[in-house]
Amino acid sequence: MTQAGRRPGGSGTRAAILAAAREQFADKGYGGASLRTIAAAAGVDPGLIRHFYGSKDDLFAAALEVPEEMAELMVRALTGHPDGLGERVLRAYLAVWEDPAMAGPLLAVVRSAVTSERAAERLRTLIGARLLAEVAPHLGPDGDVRAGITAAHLMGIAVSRYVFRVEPVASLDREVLIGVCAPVIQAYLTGPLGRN
Amino acid sequence: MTQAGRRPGGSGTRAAILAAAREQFADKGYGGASLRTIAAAAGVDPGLIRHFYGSKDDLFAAALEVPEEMAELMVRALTGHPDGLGERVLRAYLAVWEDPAMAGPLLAVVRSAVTSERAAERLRTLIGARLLAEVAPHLGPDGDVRAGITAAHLMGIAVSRYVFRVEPVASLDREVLIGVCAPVIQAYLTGPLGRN
DNA sequence: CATAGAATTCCACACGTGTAGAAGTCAACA
DNA sequence: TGTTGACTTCTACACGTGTGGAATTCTATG
Repeated sequence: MTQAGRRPGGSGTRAAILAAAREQFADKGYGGASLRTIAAAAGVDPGLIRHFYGSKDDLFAAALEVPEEMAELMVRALTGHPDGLGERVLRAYLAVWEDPAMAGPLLAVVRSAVTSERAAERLRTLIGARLLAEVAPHLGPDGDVRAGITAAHLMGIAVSRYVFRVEPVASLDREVLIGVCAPVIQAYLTGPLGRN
Repeated sequence: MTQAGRRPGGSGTRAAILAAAREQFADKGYGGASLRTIAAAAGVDPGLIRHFYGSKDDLFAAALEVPEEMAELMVRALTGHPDGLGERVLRAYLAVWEDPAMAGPLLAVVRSAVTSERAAERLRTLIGARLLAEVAPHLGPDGDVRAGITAAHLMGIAVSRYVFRVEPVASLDREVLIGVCAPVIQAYLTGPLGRN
Protein backbone atom coordinates (compact mmCIF):
# COMPACT_ATOMS: atom_id res chain seq x y z
CA MET A 1 0.00 0.00 0.00
CA THR A 2 1.85 2.97 1.34
CA GLN A 3 5.54 3.15 0.71
CA ALA A 4 7.92 2.35 3.50
CA GLY A 5 10.15 5.06 4.90
CA ARG A 6 9.93 8.14 6.97
CA ARG A 7 7.05 10.57 6.44
CA PRO A 8 7.66 14.26 5.81
CA GLY A 9 6.98 16.63 8.67
CA GLY A 10 6.70 15.96 12.37
CA SER A 11 4.26 13.08 12.85
CA GLY A 12 2.81 12.73 16.30
CA THR A 13 2.97 9.00 15.97
CA ARG A 14 4.34 8.31 19.40
CA ALA A 15 1.56 10.29 21.04
CA ALA A 16 -1.08 8.71 18.82
CA ILE A 17 0.04 5.27 19.89
CA LEU A 18 -0.10 6.20 23.55
CA ALA A 19 -3.57 7.68 23.18
CA ALA A 20 -4.88 4.63 21.38
CA ALA A 21 -3.25 2.35 23.94
CA ARG A 22 -4.92 4.20 26.81
CA GLU A 23 -8.28 3.85 25.12
CA GLN A 24 -7.91 0.16 24.36
CA PHE A 25 -6.49 -0.77 27.75
CA ALA A 26 -9.28 1.21 29.38
CA ASP A 27 -12.09 -0.77 27.87
CA LYS A 28 -10.57 -4.19 27.28
CA GLY A 29 -7.93 -4.47 29.98
CA TYR A 30 -4.35 -5.54 29.47
CA GLY A 31 -5.11 -8.99 28.10
CA GLY A 32 -7.98 -7.91 25.90
CA ALA A 33 -6.12 -5.19 24.06
CA SER A 34 -3.71 -6.38 21.36
CA LEU A 35 -0.80 -4.51 19.86
CA ARG A 36 -2.26 -4.92 16.41
CA THR A 37 -5.60 -3.49 17.51
CA ILE A 38 -3.91 -0.56 19.20
CA ALA A 39 -1.81 0.10 16.14
CA ALA A 40 -4.89 -0.02 13.92
CA ALA A 41 -6.73 2.42 16.17
CA ALA A 42 -3.77 4.77 15.97
CA GLY A 43 -3.59 4.39 12.19
CA VAL A 44 -0.08 3.12 12.45
CA ASP A 45 2.03 0.06 11.66
CA PRO A 46 2.30 -2.42 14.57
CA GLY A 47 6.05 -2.39 14.29
CA LEU A 48 6.12 1.21 15.44
CA ILE A 49 4.86 0.22 18.87
CA ARG A 50 7.86 -1.95 19.32
CA HIS A 51 10.08 0.77 17.94
CA PHE A 52 8.84 3.45 20.30
CA TYR A 53 7.92 1.53 23.41
CA GLY A 54 9.69 -1.81 23.26
CA SER A 55 7.38 -4.46 24.66
CA LYS A 56 3.67 -4.55 25.43
CA ASP A 57 4.48 -4.33 29.12
CA ASP A 58 6.44 -1.14 28.59
CA LEU A 59 3.61 0.37 26.60
CA PHE A 60 1.21 -0.59 29.36
CA ALA A 61 3.42 1.02 31.97
CA ALA A 62 3.51 4.20 29.89
CA ALA A 63 -0.27 4.15 29.55
CA LEU A 64 -0.66 4.14 33.34
CA GLU A 65 1.64 7.08 33.91
CA VAL A 66 -1.10 9.64 34.37
CA PRO A 67 -2.96 8.95 37.61
CA GLU A 68 -0.30 10.51 39.83
CA GLU A 69 -1.95 13.80 39.13
CA MET A 70 -5.25 12.32 40.19
CA ALA A 71 -3.86 11.16 43.50
CA GLU A 72 -2.66 14.72 43.98
CA LEU A 73 -6.18 16.06 43.54
CA MET A 74 -7.60 13.58 46.00
CA VAL A 75 -4.94 14.29 48.57
CA ARG A 76 -5.61 18.02 48.31
CA ALA A 77 -9.33 17.44 48.83
CA LEU A 78 -8.66 15.16 51.77
CA THR A 79 -6.23 17.34 53.66
CA GLY A 80 -8.26 20.49 53.94
CA HIS A 81 -10.49 21.86 56.65
CA PRO A 82 -12.70 19.17 58.24
CA ASP A 83 -15.84 21.19 57.50
CA GLY A 84 -17.48 19.76 54.41
CA LEU A 85 -14.73 17.19 54.06
CA GLY A 86 -17.07 14.41 52.96
CA GLU A 87 -18.70 16.42 50.23
CA ARG A 88 -15.41 17.88 49.03
CA VAL A 89 -13.79 14.45 48.77
CA LEU A 90 -16.74 12.89 47.00
CA ARG A 91 -16.96 15.76 44.52
CA ALA A 92 -13.26 15.54 43.73
CA TYR A 93 -13.56 11.77 43.31
CA LEU A 94 -16.52 11.94 40.95
CA ALA A 95 -14.86 14.74 39.00
CA VAL A 96 -11.84 12.54 38.41
CA TRP A 97 -13.98 9.68 37.14
CA GLU A 98 -15.96 11.97 34.88
CA ASP A 99 -12.96 13.60 33.25
CA PRO A 100 -12.06 11.35 30.29
CA ALA A 101 -8.39 12.29 30.50
CA MET A 102 -8.11 10.83 33.99
CA ALA A 103 -10.82 8.19 33.89
CA GLY A 104 -9.11 6.48 30.96
CA PRO A 105 -5.98 5.42 32.79
CA LEU A 106 -8.04 4.67 35.89
CA LEU A 107 -10.30 2.36 33.95
CA ALA A 108 -7.22 0.78 32.43
CA VAL A 109 -5.82 0.09 35.89
CA VAL A 110 -9.04 -1.34 37.23
CA ARG A 111 -9.89 -3.38 34.11
CA SER A 112 -6.40 -4.82 34.05
CA ALA A 113 -5.93 -5.32 37.77
CA VAL A 114 -8.16 -8.36 37.76
CA THR A 115 -5.70 -10.16 35.50
CA SER A 116 -2.32 -8.47 35.45
CA GLU A 117 -0.52 -8.58 38.77
CA ARG A 118 1.40 -5.52 37.66
CA ALA A 119 -1.78 -3.50 37.35
CA ALA A 120 -3.04 -4.80 40.69
CA GLU A 121 0.19 -3.71 42.32
CA ARG A 122 -0.15 -0.33 40.70
CA LEU A 123 -3.64 0.04 42.07
CA ARG A 124 -2.49 -0.90 45.56
CA THR A 125 0.29 1.64 45.42
CA LEU A 126 -2.05 4.28 44.10
CA ILE A 127 -4.39 3.83 47.05
CA GLY A 128 -1.94 2.70 49.67
CA ALA A 129 1.23 4.66 49.16
CA ARG A 130 -0.33 7.97 48.17
CA LEU A 131 -3.74 8.32 49.75
CA LEU A 132 -3.25 6.26 52.85
CA ALA A 133 0.26 7.36 53.68
CA GLU A 134 -0.40 11.05 53.26
CA VAL A 135 -3.92 11.23 54.57
CA ALA A 136 -4.15 8.73 57.42
CA PRO A 137 -1.92 10.70 59.82
CA HIS A 138 -4.30 13.67 59.61
CA LEU A 139 -7.19 11.54 60.83
CA GLY A 140 -5.93 10.73 64.28
CA PRO A 141 -5.69 7.21 65.68
CA ASP A 142 -7.47 4.64 63.49
CA GLY A 143 -6.64 6.96 60.63
CA ASP A 144 -5.68 4.05 58.42
CA VAL A 145 -8.96 2.26 59.05
CA ARG A 146 -10.88 5.46 58.35
CA ALA A 147 -9.00 6.07 55.10
CA GLY A 148 -9.14 2.42 54.05
CA ILE A 149 -12.86 2.00 54.50
CA THR A 150 -13.51 5.34 52.85
CA ALA A 151 -11.43 4.20 49.89
CA ALA A 152 -13.40 0.95 49.78
CA HIS A 153 -16.71 2.81 49.72
CA LEU A 154 -15.51 5.17 47.01
CA MET A 155 -14.21 2.29 44.95
CA GLY A 156 -17.58 0.59 45.27
CA ILE A 157 -19.26 3.67 43.87
CA ALA A 158 -16.86 3.94 40.95
CA VAL A 159 -16.98 0.25 40.12
CA SER A 160 -20.77 0.15 40.25
CA ARG A 161 -21.26 3.41 38.40
CA TYR A 162 -18.48 3.56 35.83
CA VAL A 163 -17.09 0.04 35.36
CA PHE A 164 -19.98 -2.40 35.66
CA ARG A 165 -22.70 0.22 35.20
CA VAL A 166 -25.07 -1.39 37.66
CA GLU A 167 -28.39 0.35 38.01
CA PRO A 168 -29.66 2.41 39.65
CA VAL A 169 -26.32 3.82 40.77
CA ALA A 170 -25.04 4.11 37.21
CA SER A 171 -27.64 6.67 36.19
CA LEU A 172 -28.23 8.22 39.58
CA ASP A 173 -28.15 12.01 39.53
CA ARG A 174 -24.78 13.18 40.77
CA GLU A 175 -26.20 15.60 43.30
CA VAL A 176 -28.45 12.95 44.78
CA LEU A 177 -25.50 10.60 45.06
CA ILE A 178 -23.51 13.30 46.80
CA GLY A 179 -26.39 14.16 49.08
CA VAL A 180 -26.74 10.57 50.22
CA CYS A 181 -23.11 9.50 50.47
CA ALA A 182 -21.24 12.65 51.49
CA PRO A 183 -22.43 12.50 55.11
CA VAL A 184 -21.28 8.89 55.33
CA ILE A 185 -17.87 9.73 53.94
CA GLN A 186 -17.66 12.59 56.37
CA ALA A 187 -18.55 10.25 59.22
CA TYR A 188 -16.04 7.63 58.15
CA LEU A 189 -13.31 10.25 58.07
CA THR A 190 -14.10 12.35 61.12
CA GLY A 191 -17.07 10.98 63.04
CA PRO A 192 -17.21 8.40 65.82
CA LEU A 193 -15.97 5.07 64.54
CA GLY A 194 -18.48 2.23 64.68
CA ARG A 195 -20.99 1.39 67.42
CA ASN A 196 -19.87 2.05 70.97
CA MET B 1 0.33 -42.13 26.38
CA THR B 2 -2.90 -43.59 27.59
CA GLN B 3 -4.96 -45.57 25.16
CA ALA B 4 -7.97 -43.96 23.61
CA GLY B 5 -11.41 -45.22 24.48
CA ARG B 6 -13.79 -45.23 27.34
CA ARG B 7 -12.48 -45.88 30.86
CA PRO B 8 -13.97 -48.58 33.06
CA GLY B 9 -16.17 -47.46 35.92
CA GLY B 10 -18.03 -44.22 36.47
CA SER B 11 -15.52 -41.39 36.07
CA GLY B 12 -16.62 -38.05 37.43
CA THR B 13 -15.07 -36.33 34.47
CA ARG B 14 -17.90 -33.95 33.82
CA ALA B 15 -17.84 -32.72 37.40
CA ALA B 16 -14.05 -32.48 37.43
CA ILE B 17 -14.14 -30.25 34.37
CA LEU B 18 -16.74 -27.96 35.94
CA ALA B 19 -14.75 -27.68 39.17
CA ALA B 20 -11.54 -26.87 37.34
CA ALA B 21 -13.37 -24.36 35.15
CA ARG B 22 -14.79 -22.58 38.18
CA GLU B 23 -11.33 -22.32 39.70
CA GLN B 24 -9.66 -21.03 36.55
CA PHE B 25 -12.40 -18.57 35.66
CA ALA B 26 -12.34 -17.31 39.24
CA ASP B 27 -8.74 -16.25 39.22
CA LYS B 28 -8.04 -15.47 35.57
CA GLY B 29 -11.40 -14.35 34.27
CA TYR B 30 -13.05 -15.56 31.09
CA GLY B 31 -10.32 -14.44 28.73
CA GLY B 32 -7.44 -15.54 30.90
CA ALA B 33 -8.60 -19.10 31.35
CA SER B 34 -8.04 -21.40 28.38
CA LEU B 35 -9.78 -24.66 27.61
CA ARG B 36 -6.44 -26.45 27.51
CA THR B 37 -5.47 -25.09 30.92
CA ILE B 38 -8.81 -26.07 32.40
CA ALA B 39 -8.53 -29.54 30.91
CA ALA B 40 -5.02 -29.92 32.29
CA ALA B 41 -6.16 -28.85 35.75
CA ALA B 42 -8.93 -31.41 35.59
CA GLY B 43 -6.52 -34.09 34.40
CA VAL B 44 -8.53 -34.58 31.26
CA ASP B 45 -8.23 -34.32 27.51
CA PRO B 46 -9.29 -30.92 26.11
CA GLY B 47 -11.62 -32.62 23.69
CA LEU B 48 -13.81 -33.73 26.56
CA ILE B 49 -14.75 -30.16 27.36
CA ARG B 50 -16.20 -29.80 23.94
CA HIS B 51 -17.86 -33.20 24.24
CA PHE B 52 -19.58 -32.40 27.54
CA TYR B 53 -20.18 -28.68 27.35
CA GLY B 54 -19.98 -27.69 23.71
CA SER B 55 -18.32 -24.28 23.51
CA LYS B 56 -16.27 -22.22 25.94
CA ASP B 57 -19.24 -19.91 26.39
CA ASP B 58 -21.44 -22.80 27.41
CA LEU B 59 -18.87 -23.99 29.91
CA PHE B 60 -18.65 -20.48 31.28
CA ALA B 61 -22.39 -20.27 31.64
CA ALA B 62 -22.38 -23.57 33.52
CA ALA B 63 -19.61 -22.32 35.80
CA LEU B 64 -21.74 -19.33 36.83
CA GLU B 65 -24.79 -21.40 37.69
CA VAL B 66 -24.25 -21.30 41.44
CA PRO B 67 -24.80 -17.76 42.72
CA GLU B 68 -28.58 -18.00 42.64
CA GLU B 69 -28.34 -19.62 46.02
CA MET B 70 -26.23 -16.72 47.21
CA ALA B 71 -28.81 -14.18 46.11
CA GLU B 72 -31.31 -16.21 48.11
CA LEU B 73 -29.20 -15.85 51.26
CA MET B 74 -28.85 -12.12 50.78
CA VAL B 75 -32.53 -11.63 50.14
CA ARG B 76 -33.39 -13.56 53.29
CA ALA B 77 -31.01 -11.40 55.33
CA LEU B 78 -32.42 -8.23 53.79
CA THR B 79 -36.10 -8.95 54.21
CA GLY B 80 -36.16 -9.63 57.94
CA HIS B 81 -36.97 -7.44 60.91
CA PRO B 82 -35.43 -3.96 60.63
CA ASP B 83 -33.65 -4.35 63.97
CA GLY B 84 -30.03 -5.24 63.35
CA LEU B 85 -30.65 -5.21 59.59
CA GLY B 86 -27.27 -3.64 58.79
CA GLU B 87 -25.25 -6.11 60.76
CA ARG B 88 -27.27 -9.07 59.54
CA VAL B 89 -26.83 -8.09 55.91
CA LEU B 90 -23.13 -7.40 56.25
CA ARG B 91 -22.54 -10.71 58.06
CA ALA B 92 -24.41 -12.64 55.38
CA TYR B 93 -22.46 -10.83 52.67
CA LEU B 94 -19.06 -11.51 54.20
CA ALA B 95 -20.03 -15.11 54.85
CA VAL B 96 -20.80 -15.57 51.18
CA TRP B 97 -17.44 -14.15 50.14
CA GLU B 98 -15.59 -16.28 52.65
CA ASP B 99 -17.20 -19.55 51.64
CA PRO B 100 -15.05 -20.93 48.82
CA ALA B 101 -17.99 -22.72 47.22
CA MET B 102 -19.81 -19.43 46.67
CA ALA B 103 -16.91 -17.03 46.38
CA GLY B 104 -15.52 -19.00 43.44
CA PRO B 105 -18.33 -18.30 41.02
CA LEU B 106 -18.64 -14.77 42.37
CA LEU B 107 -14.99 -14.09 41.69
CA ALA B 108 -15.47 -15.59 38.25
CA VAL B 109 -18.31 -13.19 37.54
CA VAL B 110 -16.43 -10.14 38.77
CA ARG B 111 -13.12 -11.06 37.17
CA SER B 112 -14.85 -11.72 33.88
CA ALA B 113 -17.31 -8.87 33.95
CA VAL B 114 -14.60 -6.37 33.04
CA THR B 115 -14.14 -8.09 29.69
CA SER B 116 -17.04 -10.36 28.84
CA GLU B 117 -20.28 -8.51 28.29
CA ARG B 118 -22.06 -11.74 29.14
CA ALA B 119 -20.52 -11.78 32.62
CA ALA B 120 -21.28 -8.09 33.10
CA GLU B 121 -24.88 -8.71 32.19
CA ARG B 122 -24.98 -11.60 34.62
CA LEU B 123 -23.66 -9.37 37.39
CA ARG B 124 -26.25 -6.72 36.66
CA THR B 125 -29.03 -9.28 36.76
CA LEU B 126 -27.66 -10.76 39.95
CA ILE B 127 -27.79 -7.42 41.69
CA GLY B 128 -30.64 -5.80 39.83
CA ALA B 129 -33.21 -8.47 39.17
CA ARG B 130 -32.87 -10.37 42.41
CA LEU B 131 -31.70 -8.02 45.14
CA LEU B 132 -33.17 -4.81 43.93
CA ALA B 133 -36.48 -6.16 42.68
CA GLU B 134 -37.23 -8.18 45.78
CA VAL B 135 -35.80 -5.90 48.41
CA ALA B 136 -36.48 -2.34 47.27
CA PRO B 137 -40.25 -2.49 47.80
CA HIS B 138 -39.70 -3.31 51.48
CA LEU B 139 -37.72 -0.10 51.97
CA GLY B 140 -40.43 2.41 51.25
CA PRO B 141 -40.08 5.24 48.74
CA ASP B 142 -36.52 5.68 47.50
CA GLY B 143 -36.16 1.98 48.14
CA ASP B 144 -34.24 1.49 44.92
CA VAL B 145 -31.75 4.21 45.79
CA ARG B 146 -31.30 2.72 49.26
CA ALA B 147 -30.73 -0.76 47.88
CA GLY B 148 -28.52 0.45 45.03
CA ILE B 149 -26.17 2.49 47.18
CA THR B 150 -26.01 -0.27 49.74
CA ALA B 151 -25.05 -2.69 46.98
CA ALA B 152 -22.39 -0.27 45.79
CA HIS B 153 -20.89 0.01 49.25
CA LEU B 154 -20.91 -3.75 49.71
CA MET B 155 -19.34 -4.26 46.33
CA GLY B 156 -16.62 -1.81 47.26
CA ILE B 157 -15.83 -3.83 50.35
CA ALA B 158 -15.68 -7.11 48.45
CA VAL B 159 -13.63 -5.71 45.60
CA SER B 160 -11.14 -4.07 47.95
CA ARG B 161 -10.92 -7.00 50.33
CA TYR B 162 -11.20 -10.08 48.14
CA VAL B 163 -10.44 -9.11 44.57
CA PHE B 164 -7.76 -6.44 44.62
CA ARG B 165 -6.70 -7.10 48.21
CA VAL B 166 -6.04 -3.47 48.99
CA GLU B 167 -4.74 -2.85 52.47
CA PRO B 168 -5.75 -2.18 55.16
CA VAL B 169 -9.24 -3.44 54.31
CA ALA B 170 -7.94 -6.76 53.01
CA SER B 171 -6.56 -7.86 56.38
CA LEU B 172 -8.93 -5.93 58.59
CA ASP B 173 -10.47 -8.02 61.34
CA ARG B 174 -13.96 -9.05 60.32
CA GLU B 175 -15.56 -7.89 63.55
CA VAL B 176 -13.95 -4.49 63.30
CA LEU B 177 -15.17 -4.18 59.73
CA ILE B 178 -18.67 -5.11 60.81
CA GLY B 179 -18.52 -2.72 63.75
CA VAL B 180 -17.59 0.18 61.50
CA CYS B 181 -19.75 -0.50 58.46
CA ALA B 182 -22.88 -2.16 59.81
CA PRO B 183 -24.32 1.12 61.21
CA VAL B 184 -23.80 2.76 57.82
CA ILE B 185 -25.52 -0.09 55.99
CA GLN B 186 -28.34 0.12 58.49
CA ALA B 187 -28.63 3.86 57.90
CA TYR B 188 -28.59 3.46 54.11
CA LEU B 189 -31.39 0.92 54.33
CA THR B 190 -33.62 2.38 57.02
CA GLY B 191 -32.32 5.73 58.26
CA PRO B 192 -32.96 9.26 56.95
CA LEU B 193 -31.68 9.60 53.42
CA GLY B 194 -28.99 12.22 52.91
CA ARG B 195 -28.82 15.72 54.36
CA ASN B 196 -32.09 17.53 54.76
C1' DC C 1 -24.35 -62.22 22.42
C1' DA C 2 -24.72 -58.32 19.19
C1' DT C 3 -25.20 -53.52 18.59
C1' DA C 4 -25.85 -48.53 19.63
C1' DG C 5 -24.08 -44.98 21.96
C1' DA C 6 -21.26 -42.72 25.38
C1' DA C 7 -16.53 -41.60 26.82
C1' DT C 8 -11.89 -40.85 25.58
C1' DT C 9 -7.74 -39.84 22.82
C1' DC C 10 -5.33 -37.66 19.04
C1' DC C 11 -4.65 -34.82 14.95
C1' DA C 12 -5.50 -30.72 12.30
C1' DC C 13 -7.19 -26.36 10.93
C1' DA C 14 -7.43 -21.45 10.79
C1' DC C 15 -6.50 -17.62 13.30
C1' DG C 16 -4.55 -14.13 16.53
C1' DT C 17 -0.81 -13.17 19.54
C1' DG C 18 3.92 -10.81 20.94
C1' DT C 19 8.36 -10.51 19.26
C1' DA C 20 12.02 -10.04 15.90
C1' DG C 21 14.67 -8.35 12.07
C1' DA C 22 15.56 -6.69 7.36
C1' DA C 23 14.95 -3.09 4.13
C1' DG C 24 13.47 1.32 2.59
C1' DT C 25 12.90 6.59 3.05
C1' DC C 26 13.32 10.85 4.85
C1' DA C 27 15.21 14.71 8.28
C1' DA C 28 18.93 16.89 10.47
C1' DC C 29 23.42 17.90 11.17
C1' DA C 30 28.51 18.01 9.66
C1' DT D 1 26.58 17.97 0.04
C1' DG D 2 27.19 13.53 2.57
C1' DT D 3 26.32 10.81 6.18
C1' DT D 4 24.18 9.32 10.27
C1' DG D 5 20.26 8.11 12.53
C1' DA D 6 15.36 8.25 13.32
C1' DC D 7 11.08 6.76 11.32
C1' DT D 8 8.34 3.50 8.69
C1' DT D 9 6.84 -0.74 6.28
C1' DC D 10 6.83 -5.61 5.44
C1' DT D 11 7.64 -10.44 6.25
C1' DA D 12 8.35 -14.17 9.40
C1' DC D 13 8.57 -17.04 13.42
C1' DA D 14 6.99 -19.68 17.20
C1' DC D 15 3.28 -20.24 20.01
C1' DG D 16 -1.41 -20.51 22.06
C1' DT D 17 -6.22 -20.21 21.05
C1' DG D 18 -11.17 -22.28 20.12
C1' DT D 19 -13.15 -25.49 17.17
C1' DG D 20 -13.92 -29.60 14.45
C1' DG D 21 -13.75 -34.41 13.37
C1' DA D 22 -11.85 -39.27 12.99
C1' DA D 23 -10.64 -43.34 15.50
C1' DT D 24 -10.75 -46.27 19.56
C1' DT D 25 -12.63 -48.56 23.67
C1' DC D 26 -15.75 -49.25 26.91
C1' DT D 27 -20.89 -49.45 28.92
C1' DA D 28 -25.54 -50.43 28.41
C1' DT D 29 -29.46 -51.86 26.07
C1' DG D 30 -31.86 -55.17 23.02
